[in-house]
Amino acid sequence: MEDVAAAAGVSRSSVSRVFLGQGKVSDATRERVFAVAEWLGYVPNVMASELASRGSSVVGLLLRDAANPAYGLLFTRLQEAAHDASITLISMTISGDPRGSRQIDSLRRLMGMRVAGLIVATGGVTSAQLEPFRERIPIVRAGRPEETGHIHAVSYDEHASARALAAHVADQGHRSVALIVTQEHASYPEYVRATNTAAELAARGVRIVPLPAVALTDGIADVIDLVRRREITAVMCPADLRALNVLRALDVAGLSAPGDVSVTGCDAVLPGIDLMGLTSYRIGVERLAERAVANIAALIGDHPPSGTIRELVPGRLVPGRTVAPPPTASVGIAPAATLEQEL
Amino acid sequence: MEDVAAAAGVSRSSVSRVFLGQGKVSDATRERVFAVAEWLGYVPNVMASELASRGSSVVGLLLRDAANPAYGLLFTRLQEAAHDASITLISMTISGDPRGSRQIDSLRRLMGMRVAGLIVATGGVTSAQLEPFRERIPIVRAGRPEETGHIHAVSYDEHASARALAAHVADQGHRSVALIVTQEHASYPEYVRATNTAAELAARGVRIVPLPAVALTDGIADVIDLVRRREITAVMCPADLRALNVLRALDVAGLSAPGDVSVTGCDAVLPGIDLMGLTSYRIGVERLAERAVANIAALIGDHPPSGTIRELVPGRLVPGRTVAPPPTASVGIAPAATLEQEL
DNA sequence: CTGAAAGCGCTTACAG
DNA sequence: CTGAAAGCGCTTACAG
Repeated sequence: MEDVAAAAGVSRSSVSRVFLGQGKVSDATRERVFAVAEWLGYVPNVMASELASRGSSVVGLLLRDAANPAYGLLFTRLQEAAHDASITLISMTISGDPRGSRQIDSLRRLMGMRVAGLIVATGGVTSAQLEPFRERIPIVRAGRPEETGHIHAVSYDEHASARALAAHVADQGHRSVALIVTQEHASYPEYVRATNTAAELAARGVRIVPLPAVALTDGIADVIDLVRRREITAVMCPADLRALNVLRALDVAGLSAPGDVSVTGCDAVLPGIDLMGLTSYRIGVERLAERAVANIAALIGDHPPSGTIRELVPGRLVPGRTVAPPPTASVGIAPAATLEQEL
Repeated sequence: MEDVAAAAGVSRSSVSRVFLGQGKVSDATRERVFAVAEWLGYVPNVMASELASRGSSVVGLLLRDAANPAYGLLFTRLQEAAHDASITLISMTISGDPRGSRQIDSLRRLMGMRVAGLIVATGGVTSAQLEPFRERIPIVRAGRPEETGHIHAVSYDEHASARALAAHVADQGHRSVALIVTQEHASYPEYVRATNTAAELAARGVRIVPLPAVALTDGIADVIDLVRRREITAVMCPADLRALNVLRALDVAGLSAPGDVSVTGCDAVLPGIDLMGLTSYRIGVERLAERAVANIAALIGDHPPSGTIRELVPGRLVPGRTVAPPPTASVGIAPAATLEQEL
């Protein structure tokens, strides 16, 4: 900066003003400074700038495993929205250790970088863990449904998705349904989805066989058993990746969807999911990203909104080819139209 | 920091030393400082620290659209490797505008943050564009095959993948193959893959029908035509997402793989790709991430290696159910075994 | 519109 | 082992 000032024949103050885009500079000065800076390849040091101005336009992002397509897409959209809002996002991904040390570790590093705000897009951190940081900087959760507490949150409308899928399945005439229930500690959003689905099914008089799950393959063997014993005619999963594993297992077992059993997933974010014809519910990733950024922008802005933000973003049912009326007794276990033949 | 020093009854210098883990402090002081810091919730300001020490342990990452599963996975693995190496990654994603302003824009912002090094995981930036930055900080490209120039690069072994897939197809007896050729400016890695595949096929005496493509659906209509006219018995795509679109189109057209035409993709990163049975080649994402981080760590370290780094990471063929010998004339266009029935 | 000076929160020789 | 002091690259009142 010193060099630029010297070469342009002005003071460092002026160079600073030029780069900050503050009005108080003559056009002549501005042009000269820009020209010289360009020539010298000068790029202002953001760190020093923020240190001096006690301001920061960078927002920290805590993300859950971007390898999961739903989070990968969310990440991309968040970046785009942030870019449009002139906010720089610094992100840290959590994988492996789903909770505990690494989450808090990352949180501390982000705090050390003196980010202006935080977007937390991982269910692994509880709101209680976030509390101590909330006093220092604004935090917006993205994707984890929060019903209570004071942490701002924008999340998918898990009630709507549960209702749509449950209604779809019930309307087809299913009366006994297996439900993969992801355990709360494994994935909170999935847990909420499953719970809501159970409630919606129950409200429609459908019998439920809950299958607790942590790993992606948990409960699958039970599904196969239940289908063979004709105890269920449908299985609902709180995530597409789980539904895919069900389809895989059915295939191996010589069974098919929806011939032998109807199958639903949730999120519909995976590219090619349509090829597989999985009946699912497309969550509103794009809108979630947009709202998360808009809210954090407002919170770190000059006139932060008061009160706790709590927004729900809608999605839409994606009817596929894996849900159909239950097989009739006369048709038996191997009906004419199977998923494979329809493909 | 001032507060911590006061509360601990020491100077700021000592507090600094404690947090830097420098040996020159008594155990008593160290413990006292840590205790007080914990109590006051003090987290050192990374910006100020780096400014004062003229050092930085943060590495910039330029990523291409994490919504693409291959990049999403790469991103996650890079973060993990960086975490293990005590390096903080600041990432910026490029999507939409594949080249030009936004890429350079992001590059400048990263430079403004005075990152110690750069990992560039997008093909949209040419090495020539990177040159001016190379003088200032170490840069490692990840995933874009570089044959010349002075930019460090670790990339997928596109020769190996092309050879494996081409050999697989040729060995099955195919003698006329359509090849989706992504244009250089749309995706350089795909372009290289396609080109290499063409060479490998040619070397095996296979006739090639090249189909230039930019958008994900380009060339697909031609494939359908060629299949109907019996001019090809296989189609090879430089990316799984393209192959999925081919499968989709075949389905719509009432054709099937490998009954009517064999299909191959490349990358095999998509979850559920096995369910679709797509024959592909799994690229070594994990290893690439590991090497990229290891190299940047070495380059920003005390004893940077000399010479231009150029590493290739291997992958492996993933045989699926979409490649089989060409349909025989006697069986005609609708042979007995179709993908769907095998599923 | 412009410059001199103090200060942002740290680190690091330099003396003890 | 410890502290006083200068300095990292900027910004920002405060005077002109």
